[in-house]
Amino acid sequence: MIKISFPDGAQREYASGTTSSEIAKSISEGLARNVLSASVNGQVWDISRPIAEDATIRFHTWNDPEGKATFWHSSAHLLAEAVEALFPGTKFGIGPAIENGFYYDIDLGDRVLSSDDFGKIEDKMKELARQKNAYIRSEISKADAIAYFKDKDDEYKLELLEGLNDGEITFYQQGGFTDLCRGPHIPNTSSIKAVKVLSVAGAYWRGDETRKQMTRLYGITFPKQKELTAYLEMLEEAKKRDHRKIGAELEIFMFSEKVGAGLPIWLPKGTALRSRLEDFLKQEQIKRGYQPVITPHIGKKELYVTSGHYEKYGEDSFQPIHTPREGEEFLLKPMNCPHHCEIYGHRPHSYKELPIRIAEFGTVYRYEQSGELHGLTRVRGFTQDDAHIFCMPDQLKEEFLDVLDLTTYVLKKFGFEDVTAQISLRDPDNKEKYIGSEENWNKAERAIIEATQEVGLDTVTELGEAAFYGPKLDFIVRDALGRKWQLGTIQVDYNLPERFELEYIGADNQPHRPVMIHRAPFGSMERFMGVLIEHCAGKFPLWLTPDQMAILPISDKHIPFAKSVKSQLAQHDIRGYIDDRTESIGRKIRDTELKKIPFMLIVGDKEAESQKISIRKQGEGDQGSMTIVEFVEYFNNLL
RNA sequence: GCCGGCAUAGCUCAGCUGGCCAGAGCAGCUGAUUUGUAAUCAGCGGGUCGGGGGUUCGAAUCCCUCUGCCGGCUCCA
Repeated sequence: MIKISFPDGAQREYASGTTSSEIAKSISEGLARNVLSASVNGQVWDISRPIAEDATIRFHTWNDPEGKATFWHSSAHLLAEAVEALFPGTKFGIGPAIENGFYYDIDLGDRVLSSDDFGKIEDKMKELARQKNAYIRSEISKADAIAYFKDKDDEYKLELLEGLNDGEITFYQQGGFTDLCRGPHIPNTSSIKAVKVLSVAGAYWRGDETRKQMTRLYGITFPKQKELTAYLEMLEEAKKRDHRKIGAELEIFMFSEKVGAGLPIWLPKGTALRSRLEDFLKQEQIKRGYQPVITPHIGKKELYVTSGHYEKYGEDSFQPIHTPREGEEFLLKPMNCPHHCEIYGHRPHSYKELPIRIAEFGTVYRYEQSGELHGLTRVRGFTQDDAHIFCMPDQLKEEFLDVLDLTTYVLKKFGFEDVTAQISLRDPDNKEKYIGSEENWNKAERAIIEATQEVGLDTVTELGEAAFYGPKLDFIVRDALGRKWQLGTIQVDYNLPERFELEYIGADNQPHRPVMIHRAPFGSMERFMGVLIEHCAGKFPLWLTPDQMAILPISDKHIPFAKSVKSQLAQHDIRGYIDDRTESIGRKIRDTELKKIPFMLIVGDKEAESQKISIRKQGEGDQGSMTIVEFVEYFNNLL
């Protein structure tokens, strides 16, 4: 007999060799029907795999990430089976589950797949799924595995096999398709009811741009058709909210082929939005002791040689600008920190002055590969809500905690309630990529970990994601559609102060080296605006939106009353405009609705006579009439 | 940068396999209408079919190239 422990602490005894499926069944038929995989002693297993020893067990269904991953990974195999059936001779790379669905990298030889082929592949997948083929696990010797794929002439699988040890190789087979795979898989194909091939794109074999580009097919599957429909609706909604579309419609920003790719141009409405964003943060920062500065958009090459950025990014940057006579070399400012280090270093500092917090909405320019550019979220010129805090080592934690507090405060202000953070540390196997001493790195990494634990921030840790000069904490928000976006960042840096030989005079009258914190709660104004547009679908918070209301006169003769309403509201800091076109009221309402202006104030004979205004709320319709005083109060309560 | 796709009026799009002066709706302009909660009516103007080169008797349509955009990959101080 073996002893099985459950997550709730319960224990039960089963015969040795019992499977997770049988254990689930012993608990309830319903569970047995829904379980897709199970963690056995922390490893995700097929539920048909016999358990030979005492174990802890956790069942995975569609409702948890491991269950979905198992389902989608099995779907990737189904996709591969369909592709092999339709296009014999296809070679296969890897086919993992991803956050939403799965993909499979395939090599079709000279054949080019297009979206026209998706329907055919989907039909084949559904046909194969209905056959209720079991996913059969088998352990295989390395020699046999190699022989199998040599016979198939699949160099990709052979290369994968090179990295595996004899004795740990498993195959999975369903229907006519056999794959090298660690597993686990769902019991059989029949639970895959809804299938969609989403897109096709090129992807380098093993992510290496020097290697062959394969065809990557993305797909998603669900146990129920209804869930697929809902997912596709969500994708539609995301398309509607695309900040590139809304940004153009609401005249927030534009791009110009002549100005250049990746160089956003802020239009008046967008500038109004951005200025409010900046003012909000500026005020909050002044409360917290930040000192605003302004630095130039270019700097001498030596500045970036000193900072180490030139060595690290020089080749991959916009190349230096040369002065015509003197032959000096300037770089477009790719970050603000070297300038701020110079500000710190321009005169001696006493420990009594620290921390010194230097803030700047600094516009920076970075070369991004042309294929990387994407709306406002990936650009070549952008403005960071940057600041650098210079402090003593024993002030680091307190400063870090204040920045954490500021960042979460800022994100919440914009309705991002679901905030997590990623701690990016060094790659332990590749430490030569980074500059600075082991001791300083350890200190910096520890500071981040401790501070996030202290405030109870939900974090994930990624090795190898640190900046070259220090570890990072990146904030990740989930928007209204549940999509993740990386926004603000905090970085601890012992290295730049050293490179710029920054000092302060301590209580002991000796020079000491300050620690530096880089931080940007929004990240960049461009990216933040892009994410905010998608989050709120262009319906900005009332305090932020460029026009809070539009006054719609019923006819031209009501314009004088409209003007008086406008000026009265302006006295209460309610901003907007009068739609004085000679158009029907229906037309004015429609146009205002489409511009997503929060309030429409309709004024005609009735209103002029009673000195009231009729209120219509965007997306909600007529709200009845009220006096201006009543409206101001109502409005202010919504701010 | 790489793979694949796309580029026709300010916007959304039609124009099949090369062949009558390149079209529509919306927007714009002009005029009429003075309007009560999501489009008043009529008329008019507007495109070197992304740029350049080529094939052809003839190119928006085929080929090459550049630019930009889209989906990915790689990259992201």
